[in-house]
Amino acid sequence: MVKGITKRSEDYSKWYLDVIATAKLADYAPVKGCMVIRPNGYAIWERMQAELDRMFKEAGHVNAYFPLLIPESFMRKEADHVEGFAPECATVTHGGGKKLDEPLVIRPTSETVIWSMYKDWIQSYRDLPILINQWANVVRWEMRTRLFLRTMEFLWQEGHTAHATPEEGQEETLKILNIYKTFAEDFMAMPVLAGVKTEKERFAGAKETYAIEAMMQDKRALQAGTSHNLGQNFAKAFDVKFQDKEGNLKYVWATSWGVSTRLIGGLIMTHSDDNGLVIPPKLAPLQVVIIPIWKSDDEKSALLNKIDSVTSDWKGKILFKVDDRDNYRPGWKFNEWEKQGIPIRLEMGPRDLAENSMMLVRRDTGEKTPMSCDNITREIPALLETIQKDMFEKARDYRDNSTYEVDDYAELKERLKSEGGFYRIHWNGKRETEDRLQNETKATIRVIEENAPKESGKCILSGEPSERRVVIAKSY
RNA sequence: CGGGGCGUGGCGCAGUCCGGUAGCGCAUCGGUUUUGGGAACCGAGGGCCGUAGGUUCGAAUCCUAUCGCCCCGACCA
Repeated sequence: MVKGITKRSEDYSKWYLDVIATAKLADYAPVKGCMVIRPNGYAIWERMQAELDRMFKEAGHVNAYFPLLIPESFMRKEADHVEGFAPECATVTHGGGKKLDEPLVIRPTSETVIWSMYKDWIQSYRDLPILINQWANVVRWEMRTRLFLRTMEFLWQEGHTAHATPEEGQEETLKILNIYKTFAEDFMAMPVLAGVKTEKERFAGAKETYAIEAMMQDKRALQAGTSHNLGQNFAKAFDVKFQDKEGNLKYVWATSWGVSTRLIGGLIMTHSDDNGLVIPPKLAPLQVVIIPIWKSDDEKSALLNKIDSVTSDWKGKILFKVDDRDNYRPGWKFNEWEKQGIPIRLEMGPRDLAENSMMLVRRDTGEKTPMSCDNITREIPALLETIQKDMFEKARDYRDNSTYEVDDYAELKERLKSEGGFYRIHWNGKRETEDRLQNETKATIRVIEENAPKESGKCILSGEPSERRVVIAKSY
């Protein structure tokens, strides 16, 4: 029925790209690894930004903007940071036709510029905490790219906070992790596992990295957001000290955290189907599309009049659009909006008009039900809630049904290969074991869940004792 | 960086083996009839065949070089 979209079962990767193309979310740019975010894709990002920005502000954060170009020497100030990012930095060596005295790095992340400024802004405990977020683009010279999931340039938000105590830093790190989890689950309808990363997976320069991990429909994991407790690493690298109440000079405690346009990739791979994009109502740039179906001009004006009166008080409550274009036929329009993932479609033709009803079609289930025009204004908001909830539950059930506990290494290897999914296993906590796991299975430790119950067991590789299970999976 | 594939109207492709001056589908433009799941018919516009050399009377096609892109792996949000 749907032309131009490869089935998920045939080629998942192709399907993903087809969904993006048919929904007009993004296009390849002239430069390899870069993408153009088209209006349909950007509209989703704007919805995400709006909600996240609100949540950050409610938690006391403010927005600022720091520059794109960073002196190369700044990147070298924190040892782990430079080691982690140097290989993927793009560097500006010339300006105005002249070679620069010092090359400028195009930010891959902004810790270093921001901390160079925090040094000037922080003197006293009274200056703390600093809770700043910025919406920005960053560039990382990736070897291999995929639309939304990994592009050379991407859009994100990066929060950078400074605190007087390690406790406050830790509290902030977890507060943000929780905001990310709430956003992913309540708005994206994308269930996530939240917890701490292993040392191997930790952000370059962080003391501890926390993350949310989601399962895509091919049962691979997607790291959807990270929140880092930076300890005093950056404060020491940039010499940022403050005087406490007792007059002692101390280094400040820091966090940084971010989510990116990768979330759009996660949204697509969590909910979309073989007919194209499916967007959860809370992030849909358009929640309801109304398609009048007419033959004569008289019918058209009668329908539009009725639709006007039905939707008269929708503005500000429901994001809707009446598709009354006369150069496209109804069937074409149905298909067009379906591919774009609009949650609800209302069809109204002369027959419906005579019965004072509309045909309502859910994008997520494809279910069609006639609905009286008298009830529709009341029913739609409730239905949008229902769709949002159903989408989350469907995704959660899918993940839970593909999450297993395994204690036998041979079985684990076999199942990772044949069926994929998330596996909760015992691990001895050692880096070398983790490396071996990755080499032999291609899977990585995604997260050590904060609320994982204590359970004594044996490491699945080494047989050494373990106190709790960790989640492993193949990832994007 | 390894493996695979591909560069031909806006998009998707055929033509390449076996050289003879470019074609199909979709899209676009005009017209008529249509309109409850991607409309039909008639007509029209649009391409130095990725680039640069070479062979030849003649190259999309053969040879050489080169550039680029996509997909799969290793690294990463």
